[in-house]
Amino acid sequence: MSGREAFELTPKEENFSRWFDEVLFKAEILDEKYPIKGMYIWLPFGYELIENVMDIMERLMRDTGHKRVYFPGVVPERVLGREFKFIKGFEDSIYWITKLGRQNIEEKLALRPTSEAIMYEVLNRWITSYKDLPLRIYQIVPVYRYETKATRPMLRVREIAFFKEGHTFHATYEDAVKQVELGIRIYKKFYDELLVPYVIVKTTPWDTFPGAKYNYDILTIMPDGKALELGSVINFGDLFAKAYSLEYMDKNGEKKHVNTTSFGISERSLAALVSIHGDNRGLKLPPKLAPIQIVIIPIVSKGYEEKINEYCREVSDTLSKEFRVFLDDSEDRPGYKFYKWEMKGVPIRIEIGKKEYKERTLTISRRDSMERVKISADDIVESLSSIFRDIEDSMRSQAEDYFNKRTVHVTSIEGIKKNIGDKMISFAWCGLDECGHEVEEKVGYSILGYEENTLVDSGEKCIICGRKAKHKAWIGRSY
RNA sequence: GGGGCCGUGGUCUAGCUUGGUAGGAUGCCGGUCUUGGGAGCCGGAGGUCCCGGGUUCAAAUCCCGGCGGCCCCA
Repeated sequence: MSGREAFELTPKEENFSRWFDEVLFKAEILDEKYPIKGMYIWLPFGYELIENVMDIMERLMRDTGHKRVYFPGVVPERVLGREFKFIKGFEDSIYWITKLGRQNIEEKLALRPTSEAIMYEVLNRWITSYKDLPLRIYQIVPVYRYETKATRPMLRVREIAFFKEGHTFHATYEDAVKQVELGIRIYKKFYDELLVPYVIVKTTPWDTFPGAKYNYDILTIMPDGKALELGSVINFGDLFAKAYSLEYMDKNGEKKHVNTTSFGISERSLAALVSIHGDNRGLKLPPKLAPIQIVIIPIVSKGYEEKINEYCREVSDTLSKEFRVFLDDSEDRPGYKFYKWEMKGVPIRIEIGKKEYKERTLTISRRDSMERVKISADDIVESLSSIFRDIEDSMRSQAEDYFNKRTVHVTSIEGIKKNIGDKMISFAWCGLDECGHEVEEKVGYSILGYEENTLVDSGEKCIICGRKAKHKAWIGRSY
């Protein structure tokens, strides 16, 4: 790679998929050259970034009473298969271990595609009384799904390296319903902090998670016009509890089945953040998530080497108390460093040269707007805090604009056909299965889900049958 | 699911049609001069030509299979 090519990208608007691959590699998030299809190496910078993402999720989980656990990643076939619909839904995508050392084994072992089965198998020992409920646990672990379609880094992988999965257990169905609402609130806060715009939908009955009563999906739209599923919140009712004998004794001494829910988010969350905010210079990271929030670039000139370096260290020390700062005093030329740290999405760059030294000022360059301003070297923590707030606000409103441009509400099948592949499309739906199926047949794509009862009093009519519409349904090409 | 293209030092690539010493750029290391948007110059190191098999005196090159990557259509 030439010095120039190292920090150049295929234009995002010209070929999004190539842009995405290149930015992940050139910003040093992933090394894509692992010899197994659909699996990728996380580089130190990428790891720091995903850690910051996970920290947000962990904080939200802890604040709502979920405890972190670890369950093993391998599950015996008989355990995985206890719930029929569930195993049916996953059967084509499971990695099986069929040998141990040189010996074939009696019973195949699966690498977890998700952890419901593994957890439920032992939880009947943990849960015996209504006093044990509700129980809320989560873990962040890799899960394995043998994707048959073309794999894509971070977007469609065979090893989801950072699957953040919550699992909860409740006495009543009503409590499980409330938990699902809590799960949705957690996801909203999570994506709000990531500055990723979204819509939350309930999936159609014919597209519900295997073994679930119902589930909600969180969706966004990618720059190439395809919808991306960013997470699911699932209510299993007591279906799994029946398969796994999860029972508790209530106050009256009666045995009852536990109601369970689960919710999961993968590194797709980061893929969305990167895709929506990045530009042709590289990543553009929200200040809260950036592994490096401020990079300081000394611009030395003859006779001022020590003075400039000293000033840089002073600024770096002051700012390090409050922010994640990196002083790049490497041998590279300043221009080279500018491009390098822009690729990595560092929100603020501070340039310090002879002029700044003499005036006791700092030149601040913003990654989001590429604006450059000079500020006084006094009260820099306060000044930068306020710039960071401004960056976050501006990135948030850009994300909203982006989402509004990429989504459209239509009133006819023609309207769907005209926009499909380019936008995520909403339309009015009465809620009847046959009308839903008819839309899917006519446009050749699946309904992504619907916002429940949001059109009840709107006066809108179902796009197919013309009866009063209840729901705002969403459709589009998807990943 | 169907079709097409591709795999060569860390990276990008030439060579493949027509078999015969793997060439360049960039990066890396040492030196020098420098530093306000990708510097220059001098010297140096770095290769299972994706893997396996076949054809041949001889394979990066031709044939078969596998693995991996990309694109288009459903």
